[in-house]
Amino acid sequence: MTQISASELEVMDVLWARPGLAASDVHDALGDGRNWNVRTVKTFLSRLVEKGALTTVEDGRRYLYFPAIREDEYKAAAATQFIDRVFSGRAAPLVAHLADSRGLTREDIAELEKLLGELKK
Amino acid sequence: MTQISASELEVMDVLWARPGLAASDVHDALGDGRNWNVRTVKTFLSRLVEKGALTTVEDGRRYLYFPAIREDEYKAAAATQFIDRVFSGRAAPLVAHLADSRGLTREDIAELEKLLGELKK
DNA sequence: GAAATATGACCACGTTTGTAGTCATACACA
DNA sequence: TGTGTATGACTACAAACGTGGTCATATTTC
Repeated sequence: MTQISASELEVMDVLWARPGLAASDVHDALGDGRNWNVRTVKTFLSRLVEKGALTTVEDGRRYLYFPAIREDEYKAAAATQFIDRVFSGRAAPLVAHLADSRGLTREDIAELEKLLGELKK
Repeated sequence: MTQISASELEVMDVLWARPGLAASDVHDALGDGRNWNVRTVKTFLSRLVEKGALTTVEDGRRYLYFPAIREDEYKAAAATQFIDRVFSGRAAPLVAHLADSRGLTREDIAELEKLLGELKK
């Protein structure tokens, strides 16, 4: 699994949410905050195609872009990799750090509790 | 906060565990698996000093290296940043993914439950 | 039909990262 | 006392990344 950079991941997020956009649409969708030039976005798109993370379908003289990898699979792998790298593979310390540094919201905590309840089965 | 790369982080881990090692000691401590040349390790050490993550104390004609940033602070920040990047800042989906993909151990789950109990206060 | 515009293909360029090599020197041992 | 060895300083260099420019062409618009 080739590495997807942080910037490229933002592009993936757009296409996971709305597959089949053209480059300029992706650019528009990113719009706010991310003030990338269209060409910059196109570079990311091309690199993602090279990396096998996107596929294209021709649409006249342009391409439509589709994710070639699944969002949940990618993110699960990224999470595992991150935890291995930073927390020696232990998830609990990560959550502890989050609780500490950023303060999980009351909803987060409720959600996690529900999750743990299900996991215990 | 300058970025610390994955390789550099491995070096930091050694020095967080045993501050005040010289370059060759760090090299030895990494030994297993990580088959880096001593000079490679020295490069990482120098870069970490440049980045402000380590400080040095002269010891004869060599340096001893000490962490200049705290492990828990760094890791908490890294966790927050990762979650922002990959999970739009929401911790719960991350844990869900972990549960799914890697399977939290029974101990992980117990630990997390205890943690959540404390957080609810 | 001419001019502005959009698009893909290809190129550029500085920075960071992984991975060391070279050089001068200082110490250690024979 | 000469020779290998450890060490820091500096240098190298390719791949990845962030950021966008150039060029040729197709399409839209006046």
